[in-house]
Amino acid sequence: MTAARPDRCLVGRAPDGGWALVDLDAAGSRLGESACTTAELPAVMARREAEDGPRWVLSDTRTVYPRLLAAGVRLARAHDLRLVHTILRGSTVVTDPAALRAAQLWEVLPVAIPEHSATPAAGATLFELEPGGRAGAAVPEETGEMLAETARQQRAIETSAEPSRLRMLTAAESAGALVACELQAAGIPWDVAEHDRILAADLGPRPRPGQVPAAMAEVGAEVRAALGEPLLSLDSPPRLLRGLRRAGIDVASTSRWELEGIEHPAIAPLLRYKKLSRLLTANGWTWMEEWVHDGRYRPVYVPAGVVTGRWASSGGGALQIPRQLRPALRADAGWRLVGADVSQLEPRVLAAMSGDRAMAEAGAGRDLYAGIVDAGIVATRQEAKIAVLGALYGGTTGDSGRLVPRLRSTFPAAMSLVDEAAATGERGGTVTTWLGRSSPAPEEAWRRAQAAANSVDAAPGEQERSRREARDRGRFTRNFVVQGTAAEWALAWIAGIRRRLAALPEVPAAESAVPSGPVFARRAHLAFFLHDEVIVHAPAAQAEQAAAAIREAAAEAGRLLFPRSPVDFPLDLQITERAASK
DNA sequence: GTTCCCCGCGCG
DNA sequence: AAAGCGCGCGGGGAAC
Repeated sequence: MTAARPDRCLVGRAPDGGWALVDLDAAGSRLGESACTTAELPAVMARREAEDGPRWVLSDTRTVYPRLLAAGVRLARAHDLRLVHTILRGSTVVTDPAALRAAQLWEVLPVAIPEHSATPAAGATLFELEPGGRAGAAVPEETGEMLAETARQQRAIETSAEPSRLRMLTAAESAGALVACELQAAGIPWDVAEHDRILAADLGPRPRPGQVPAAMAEVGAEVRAALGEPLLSLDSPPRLLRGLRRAGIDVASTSRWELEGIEHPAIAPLLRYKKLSRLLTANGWTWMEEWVHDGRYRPVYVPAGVVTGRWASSGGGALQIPRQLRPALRADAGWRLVGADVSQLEPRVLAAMSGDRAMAEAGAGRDLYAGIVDAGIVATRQEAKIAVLGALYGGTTGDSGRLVPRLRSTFPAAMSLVDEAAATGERGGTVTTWLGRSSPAPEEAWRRAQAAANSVDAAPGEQERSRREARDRGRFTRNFVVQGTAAEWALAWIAGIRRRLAALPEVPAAESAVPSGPVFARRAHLAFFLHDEVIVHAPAAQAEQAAAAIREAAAEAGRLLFPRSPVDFPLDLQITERAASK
């Protein structure tokens, strides 16, 4: 008699400290169970992955998967109980979230874990840590608890108002958790010599510790001379502000946008000084030594680190690598970078989710902003961009406030979707993305302040303040639905990319040691992901196939989220050896 | 001495 | 020319 093929396999801690693998069928019934030691786990999971490729149910992908990757084991599909719990417990399309919220052990916050690649030893010990022994939020790893949560989640999804959307969202979220671990394991190929050249070109040669780079010292002296303050500190905003005022420069802050319009000989060198200082402190030689090892920058990616579902990162500011430093991203010898970003992802997502035909038409097969100009709504591409961003973010002043109303008559469906989201937020309500991720409820203090300001004896100042807070929240919920749905599109995109790349054949191994690790050294793999942009590191012979995978996955993401929608998601894609600076 | 917040600026 | 959303990080300096 043959056992039914398992649909899912849950991996949890056994009472003896080893691991238990529990097979489940599609309905969630238990088919069987096996056990192994920690040392055996990678080989056991690799065999099961090859034999029947189950969806792996993990309490928290980041605690298990890095060690598997280090052992050369890649998983195709997962269900991350921690991430999915966070989505379902807050989702308005879940009919009864009470059971999930009552599961106290799973009420964890998606916080960044402090371990990162600057302390390589930390990653190697993750497996051995006891539940709760890790910094940050801990989730249950014991199979009984995991089985109970799996059943709660399955029930919440299947009884929800949108089971198919939630199935898609939870699968995409879990695929993202796998990608996040893989990105860290593979690392971003980083050319420290080029990085050093970029730094030296602007700052001058690397100074001795404690010394200021020559170029900064030079422009700093110009600023002090122009202000007549030979000892002024330029690194302290309060001191700098006082110095500027003593020189008759009347500004409220020392920020760049305020200084830029001012006619004074100190301003140009000061702006230059700020630029250089930023480069040095954020991504200078210290950063390079701390974060780049063996030709790889390995940040920690934090899926759903942002409430909208966007990723955050921890360590080295991976999502804020300045464009100026992009040329330091360089493929290994014989490899290529395949970089792609989606043109105007957020407005296209808005057009698709609102079903706005005119907006879809404006972007069909071309630059969306150019389409808005061609439609005669605004005069220039720049105005179109300001208008659209104002619509997404809730702009009310300046050019934004002037241009947004023009969109309202041309794109009524799109505009009423975001306007309605804003109105819901102002009332204290919750908004939900296309696939079912909901915004957090307002703080109790916010609610009380709104109620108090509406009472008859409220002070005028109090009313004004609460109105402003309501509008602030409205701008947040306005943007939440679009940013969050764009994040869902992007998750579907990278999940499709990783699936296609994993199907490519391996290339002959390079002779030299390969810093990407055993899973990624012989095949194209994702190396970078930033909201609407990916970089794939590919053997030269696979670069075209990787490009096709990226394009196909974008088309697939559009079909999956918005079947029958006319909205397209064009990519700007390039195959290079070195990333472009802009 | 350590912790926390603000400022300013990088990214989408 | 900035603005309206979401972030992370380094430095300064106040608070502890």
